[in-house]
Amino acid sequence: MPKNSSLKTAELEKISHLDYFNIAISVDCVIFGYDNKELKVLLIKSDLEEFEGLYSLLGDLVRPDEDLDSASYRVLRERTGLDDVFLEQVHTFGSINRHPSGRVITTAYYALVDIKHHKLKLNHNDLHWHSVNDIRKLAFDHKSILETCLNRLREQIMEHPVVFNLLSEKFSLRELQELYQAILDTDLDRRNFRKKIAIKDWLLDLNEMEDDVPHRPGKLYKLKPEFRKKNQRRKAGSSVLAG
Amino acid sequence: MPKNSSLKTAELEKISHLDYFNIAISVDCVIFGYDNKELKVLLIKSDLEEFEGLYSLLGDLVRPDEDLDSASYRVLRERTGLDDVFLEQVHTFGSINRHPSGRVITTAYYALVDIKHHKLKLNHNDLHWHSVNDIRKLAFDHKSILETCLNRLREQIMEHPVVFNLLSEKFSLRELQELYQAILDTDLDRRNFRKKIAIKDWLLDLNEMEDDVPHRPGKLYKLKPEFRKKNQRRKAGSSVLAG
DNA sequence: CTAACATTGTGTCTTAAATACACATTGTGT
DNA sequence: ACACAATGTGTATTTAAGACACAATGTTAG
Repeated sequence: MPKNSSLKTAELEKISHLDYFNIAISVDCVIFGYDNKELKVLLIKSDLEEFEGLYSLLGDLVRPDEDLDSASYRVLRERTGLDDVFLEQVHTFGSINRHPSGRVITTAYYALVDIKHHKLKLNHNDLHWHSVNDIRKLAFDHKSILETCLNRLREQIMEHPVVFNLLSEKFSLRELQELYQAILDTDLDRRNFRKKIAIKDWLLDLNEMEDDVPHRPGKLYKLKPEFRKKNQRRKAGSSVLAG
Repeated sequence: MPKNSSLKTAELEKISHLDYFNIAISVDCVIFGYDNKELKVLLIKSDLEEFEGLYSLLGDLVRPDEDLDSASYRVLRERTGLDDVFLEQVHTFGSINRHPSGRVITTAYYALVDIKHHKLKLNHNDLHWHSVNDIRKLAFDHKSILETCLNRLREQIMEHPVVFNLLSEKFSLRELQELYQAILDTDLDRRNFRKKIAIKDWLLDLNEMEDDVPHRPGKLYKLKPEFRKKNQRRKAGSSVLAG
């Protein structure tokens, strides 16, 4: 089993000898986290010499006995130890030369994890969180995959209660706003933001206050339990254009 | 080369003997058309005995030397003779048992074609247009693929000028509204619909009138050339939540 | 203890978009 | 010339988006 998304050369040589139908299929996970008011993504040092010094997303080949969703879930579990995680398919990348050592088609997923709650013990083997904004170049076509997934995330956050997977259970409205700002890479007006969130009716007022801030503490909220769906699939776009 | 999306058994037997990485990958095209005020989809009789009498989408295995987009484009071209067609990737379906004779992962695309302009000469070999609303059961997981693609289409039509690929070049606002209604499966208010379309500023007034209707003719429009992009990719969701 | 600081919590006005809704006009067909 | 079927158009109401200011609360430093 390969150590990360890049196939070992030996494996690919084997692959490339096989006949017509032999195209390898992998999954790659864009694992987002949030820390220090920045959107992060979990990357690993590429072990391909072609990509010496570059980082890549976490991925692996899909096994013959697992479906795509399971494969991406497995990658996530193996890499982070996390089990109950938001994960959604985004796009499949199939350019002929996207992998230097052979034909590999990859299906990209994005995941949202609470970076603080699970200090991954896996900080050996060159696995690190990187600020999304600082990323310049990645191995393979992973920069483009990352951008595609980031766009998808941006599209979803106002329509669906997904970002809460990036926060700890209790949070203040300031923290939530800072998270939105980090994802969208813009500033938001505080009053308008609160109004908009209030309308969604996603939050439960815990009647508790922050106690760790050096200023007036804000109220704490949590996501209403009925919205706490990991692995959630988007609903059909129904009333796109109502009568 | 297989005649349609279902793999020939012989081919699959060969495949299943190959080792670890051997998963076949295919593309399936949901080819939408519009006729008689109904949204149609192009289907072919399944040639698998497991699916005796059922229809399936048009698909084929991806060749080692073509990327995914090219493969779906090729299927489209081979099946319809059409060349300049709107085509967009939607989702990849990878359940283990989705194909009865082996492991096949498929990437679904949806296409929009002008059903009238190109009377496909291919009406032999059980290739037919079916009303989307009448479809009950399809081979493989193709019903679910169809639904996913239909949902995607519904999501896109108000944001992006895509439906024009289903109409002939000149059309009246009534025709356009009927098309939207067919896709969304709802009735729309005529004045509000026209207002909404006017705001988009997608249309060019041709200063011509319908001449084939048994009532007062409407004005004819066409899509402004700058929006006539086939094979268009969705833009990034930018100002989801502006200051 | 109090003054400076940082952040919370809240509301109104303006503008834009969504929706509901009605009537005179134009061309066809009998 | 009349019935018919569809076109073309506008206003009033409600809802959402965006711009914007000030008093209240808790912390910290002097």
